[in-house]
Amino acid sequence: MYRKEEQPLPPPEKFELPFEGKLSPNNRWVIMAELIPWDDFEEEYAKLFSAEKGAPAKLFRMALGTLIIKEKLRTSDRETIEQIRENPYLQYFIGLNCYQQEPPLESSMLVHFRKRIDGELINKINKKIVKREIDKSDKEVKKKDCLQEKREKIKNKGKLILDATCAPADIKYPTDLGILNQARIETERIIDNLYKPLRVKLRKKPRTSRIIARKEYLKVAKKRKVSYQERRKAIGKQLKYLKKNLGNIEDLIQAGASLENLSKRQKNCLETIKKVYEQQQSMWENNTQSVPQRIVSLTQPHIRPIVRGKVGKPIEFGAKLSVSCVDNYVFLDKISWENFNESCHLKEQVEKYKETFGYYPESVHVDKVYRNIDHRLTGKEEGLMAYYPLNGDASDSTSNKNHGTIHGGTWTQENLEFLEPLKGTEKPANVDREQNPQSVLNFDGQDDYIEIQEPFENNRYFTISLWINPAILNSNFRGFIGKQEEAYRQPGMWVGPSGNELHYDSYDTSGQRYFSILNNFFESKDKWVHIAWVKENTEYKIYRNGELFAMEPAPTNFYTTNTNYWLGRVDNFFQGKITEVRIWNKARTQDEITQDMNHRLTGKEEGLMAYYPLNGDASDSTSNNNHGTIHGGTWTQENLEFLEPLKTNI
DNA sequence: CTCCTCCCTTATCTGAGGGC
DNA sequence: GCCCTCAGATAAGGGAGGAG
Repeated sequence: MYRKEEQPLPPPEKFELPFEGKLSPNNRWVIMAELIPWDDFEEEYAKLFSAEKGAPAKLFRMALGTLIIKEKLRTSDRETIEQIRENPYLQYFIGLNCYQQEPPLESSMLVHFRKRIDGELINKINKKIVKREIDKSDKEVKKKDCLQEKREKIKNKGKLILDATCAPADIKYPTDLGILNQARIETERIIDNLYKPLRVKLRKKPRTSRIIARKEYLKVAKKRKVSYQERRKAIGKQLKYLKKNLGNIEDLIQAGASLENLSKRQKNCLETIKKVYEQQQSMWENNTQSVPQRIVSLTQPHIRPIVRGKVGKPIEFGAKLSVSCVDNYVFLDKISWENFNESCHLKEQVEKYKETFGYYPESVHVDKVYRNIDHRLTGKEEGLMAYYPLNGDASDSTSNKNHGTIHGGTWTQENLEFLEPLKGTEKPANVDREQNPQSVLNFDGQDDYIEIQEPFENNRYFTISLWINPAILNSNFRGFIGKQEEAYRQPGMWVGPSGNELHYDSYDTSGQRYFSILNNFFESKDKWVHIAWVKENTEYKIYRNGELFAMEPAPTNFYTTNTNYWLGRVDNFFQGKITEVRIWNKARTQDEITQDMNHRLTGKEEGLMAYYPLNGDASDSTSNNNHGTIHGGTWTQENLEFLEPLKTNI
């Protein structure tokens, strides 16, 4: 139950103190209490509680106030309560109307407050506070001169600073070997617990070899310098013990052991350990260092390694957050345990700025990463990276001078439309996409296709990527790349017959089939989507618009012939548009894919075996000259928003 | 039946001690 | 001098049970 205070809170001067005296209205807590819109969010908070039953909940002002005090004083939960007990100003801040000796709440309540008042609500409150202050200052301006008139003139105002950082979690630096060892120890404890009630029935306890396993772990963990092979061997051994233990746990459950004998923590831990085993096993088998959603802490499995370009500390563990700063007000835009790509948020943040303030910022200040395509190619500048005057007037050099002197670094001026394809420090070629449509080939779904020579260089690795725009979904399988004529299919992809699916298929050299149907891959018909299919050892990765969509098992060697290969057709025909078909002889990383998906290539990139821009013809732009033969199909002129035209000066 | 308080458990860090 | 283990300290979370 949530019971609202009947009486409105008296002003600070009326706060009852044990001795003579008043609270000062100039005290920082009194001032801060005035800034916070307590009442505006009380209703939202009250909704969390049942209407009638139960003891009345602590008031919203007390909950939020206590959390603010804790963060402001940087104290522990318990110390915060002590502080509140001793300080009448703090008691006023959390909404009491007279001083009391007893603590008004118990420290473990902060645990509940944190759950009730989440980041989203804090963000809302923050925005409200800023809006209030801005409205206040706007009113003052209005008194001086007519604001209405001024507002209309203002198109760009203020400075928007965007950056991302990491809030490190309190965990010890994780190593693969350490995690596996910890997981092994935990499984041993679980086995002990599960075995206990079955002692009479089973007689024999499953063997865990824990002493030997520990010795083997210590042998490597204690060493100062460990060679790659040694570590790999040690990890392999721990994996074996862990596998055995997990098997034993399954057997115990089969024999009648109940998971009820485990604590909630242990149950969760067991699930985590199973995942850890899978991840580590696949990394060990494939000799790779990375795996999606990699677990680095058994007790806090949501923590991910956050890779940041910091010297000396390239990887941090904790939540990643992106922050924007406007006129000294700071907003938390996104916080996530997963490693997101902040560069995607630039345009979004600029639009949000306009929503909040009614105009675009005069300047946007961001890191190098936000220029998500070409920073690798130039990368000469240090410090501040980009300047976008968003009024479309790129030739205005006065503001350039102003800001340039303040911040140093190199300023470039860009049009908002070119946020993505920004080119180093040089001015972007003045290309207006509206006026420069590009040719795109349309396939009719009946008999149109392109034939090329089989493009794979080896039968172990590939990256196939292309942009497609299906004209029809959920009717039949419609293959758009691949080949089916010999004994088995060569690697191929289809639009599926239902559920907006993407279907891929491949075989290994002995005829074992490796395929999958990925549901809800396509958002809708007539919409461009970028697909990248990567084969890395025994793993397929499918990326949609640069984001990892699925990981599936792949054959060691895939079946391919030395004959030919098709675009727009497999065993049936594709209806829609295709452009930018690329086939590489290696497994490209996600970074490489996202960096190159939005612009044309030169054809000289390393590992590029065949490249069909399909911009007017089916020629192969690589030196392999594997030119395609077009069977049917019509060319249309399109404004491809996702694809920056090739610039001749590169 | 719900919410709070009290007490306990769990997770992590720190520094002493000691082996290599 | 490095890096382990161990014990102790600190902090937050969990859960039983009582109050409303």
